[in-house]
Amino acid sequence: MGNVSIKDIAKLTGVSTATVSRVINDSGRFSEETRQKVMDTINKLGYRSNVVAKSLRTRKTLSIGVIVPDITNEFFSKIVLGIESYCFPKGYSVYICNTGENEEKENLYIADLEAKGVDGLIYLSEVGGQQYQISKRRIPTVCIDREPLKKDIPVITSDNYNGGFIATEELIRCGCKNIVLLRDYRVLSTMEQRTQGYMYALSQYDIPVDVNMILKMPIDFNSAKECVEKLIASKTKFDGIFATTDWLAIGALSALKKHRIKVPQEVRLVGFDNTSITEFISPSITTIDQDKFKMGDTAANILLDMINDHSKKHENIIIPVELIKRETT
Amino acid sequence: MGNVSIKDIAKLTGVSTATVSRVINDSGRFSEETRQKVMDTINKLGYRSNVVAKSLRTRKTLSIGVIVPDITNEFFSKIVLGIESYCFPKGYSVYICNTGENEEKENLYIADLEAKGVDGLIYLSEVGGQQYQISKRRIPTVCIDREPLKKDIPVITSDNYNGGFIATEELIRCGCKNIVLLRDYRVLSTMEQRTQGYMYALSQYDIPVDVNMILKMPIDFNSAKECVEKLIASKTKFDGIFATTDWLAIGALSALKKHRIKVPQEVRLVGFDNTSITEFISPSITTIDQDKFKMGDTAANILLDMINDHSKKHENIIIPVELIKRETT
DNA sequence: TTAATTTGAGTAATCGTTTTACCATAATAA
DNA sequence: TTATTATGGTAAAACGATTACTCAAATTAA
Repeated sequence: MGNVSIKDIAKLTGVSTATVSRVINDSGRFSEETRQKVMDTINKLGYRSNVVAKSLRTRKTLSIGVIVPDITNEFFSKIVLGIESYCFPKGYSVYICNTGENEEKENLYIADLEAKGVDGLIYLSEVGGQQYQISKRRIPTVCIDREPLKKDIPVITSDNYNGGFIATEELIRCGCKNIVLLRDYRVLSTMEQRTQGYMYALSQYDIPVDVNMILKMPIDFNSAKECVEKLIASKTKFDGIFATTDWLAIGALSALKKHRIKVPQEVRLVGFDNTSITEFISPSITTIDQDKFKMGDTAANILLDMINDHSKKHENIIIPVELIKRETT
Repeated sequence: MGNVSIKDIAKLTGVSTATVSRVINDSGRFSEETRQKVMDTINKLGYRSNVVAKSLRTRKTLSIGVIVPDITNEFFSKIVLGIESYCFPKGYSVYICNTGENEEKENLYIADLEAKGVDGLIYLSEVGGQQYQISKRRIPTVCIDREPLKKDIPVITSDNYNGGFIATEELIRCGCKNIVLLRDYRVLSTMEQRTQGYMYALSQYDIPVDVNMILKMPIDFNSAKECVEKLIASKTKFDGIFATTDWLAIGALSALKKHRIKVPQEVRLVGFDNTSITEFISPSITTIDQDKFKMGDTAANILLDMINDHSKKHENIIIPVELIKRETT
């Protein structure tokens, strides 16, 4: 039976519930003597605080919600692990919500989490609904990796700009002169920044930017493969590929292999994310590592700060990236 | 302001809170007329039920906890996705807890979840602590993929036995006569069953079981690689490998490649799990697909059943597996 | 010694629901 | 007509904590 309440403790100890509560929370005043007595009965009865009742009174649930497109995606799951690892020791539990990029579902999730009284929210999704929902009740919120429309929400991102730069620079240093950029066709802040970094690197090394070398596509294996095959078929000259996502890189690699183009001898390749598969595929792929765990960890850190001090203003944070050199360069 | 309560609705409508509650929950008696009036004010005031208060009264939180070793592992994340997808439409939210296989941490999680009043628990972990903790308060519990000591807890597993069988059979059909088994050195029910399936297949095709062909090791890439390299060095004759885990298969493949042993011409290889990497690695790996999503989905289904009818007894469930034929056979 | 302050603890309201017990009134049955 | 039974609704007691007020006793200050 887990049904012993503060009342039972009070009665058995011979004090009021108020006193028991004070002892438990170490707030207010009580003597060391009563403290002992109360603690004794608590242990004797195996009392455990009822968090639900406490939440009702204090309006804090010690839980947060994480809105994520798909936990199955390694990038997201690592971020979630970072979040969860930070929250647990502080007593916060995390609800996981997979939206599948579905805006309607996302709104339902938000409503649900609000009703359940979460103390905070972390978004790993760009889906539009958030703006409306966020503003409804002012639950502390942090975004990861994506630009929210509401500018007063802190955002944690990787240093995508620098990532784009060092990826491109790596190719240039390996001697590449004609570098193709593979990117998402959509206008996403992360993509834009990686692209900007690419262009800046080219300019730094006096390589002219050729817009025909910037290939936009849906962000999956097959699209990348097809695009690169078309590129090969078109006889366009290129000796380097910067894929703004590892999956684009893997698709590209597949196309190159199929056409017996040697990597890295004829064409060099750099990806982005350091997805674990890039290490085991052959040839292993040079890529830009994003510190996903730290992104989650940092977001959680900031969120809990906001929860415990609503007035606090937080700035956006940019997490450094790192080049992981492997066989494709 | 999200602070409009049932009382406000009652006052404005000119009825009692009891009536409002009945209308909301569609329980007890009330006239269609009052129903309308109540609903109108609910909409007007944008009332949203306070789940915490409700939970306090009803002793149901509409949330469950999932204890998982590491959400970063694709196998687990897919199961979790299955669980979550099933729960959400039914109004249940899921807490995610990464134990990192740490028993102490696991116990802390359980205590935390109990205190927060979760209605149910799903275990994807075999760590020992669970037995003690589970028995403390009788929270409905389901295990996935692992054998709990308490026999009254329903377990969802893949058909590991059959998986081991068809994997081995595939190798035999491809002409293999000397089939190595790579497995975890620990005694885990899943491993045992896959091994049993392997042995049964051999016996069915009149191939003697050679215990020297059963290699036990820690279950990671490098261990597998080393073991297979040793095997090669020992000049042992073998023409097939059944790796009871995809990561073991990938490690084995790496060793084979290193020693320029042609796959599948000289040695054929089958893995287990259908981890996504097996599809993109070269040569792509034949493997046994476990329907992870369904495992999670099924577990959640059973758990919610148990929650809504504590008396209900549930049997263990075995999810079918499937051979995914690829380039290594 | 007396006044002021500190200390320890109790009382009771409150958080937002659900639910039980009860009470009118209206409809039906006898 | 009177007794019985539905019907629609109310009031109040939970659920298990927290906390603003009290207040007496003990301590300290004057």
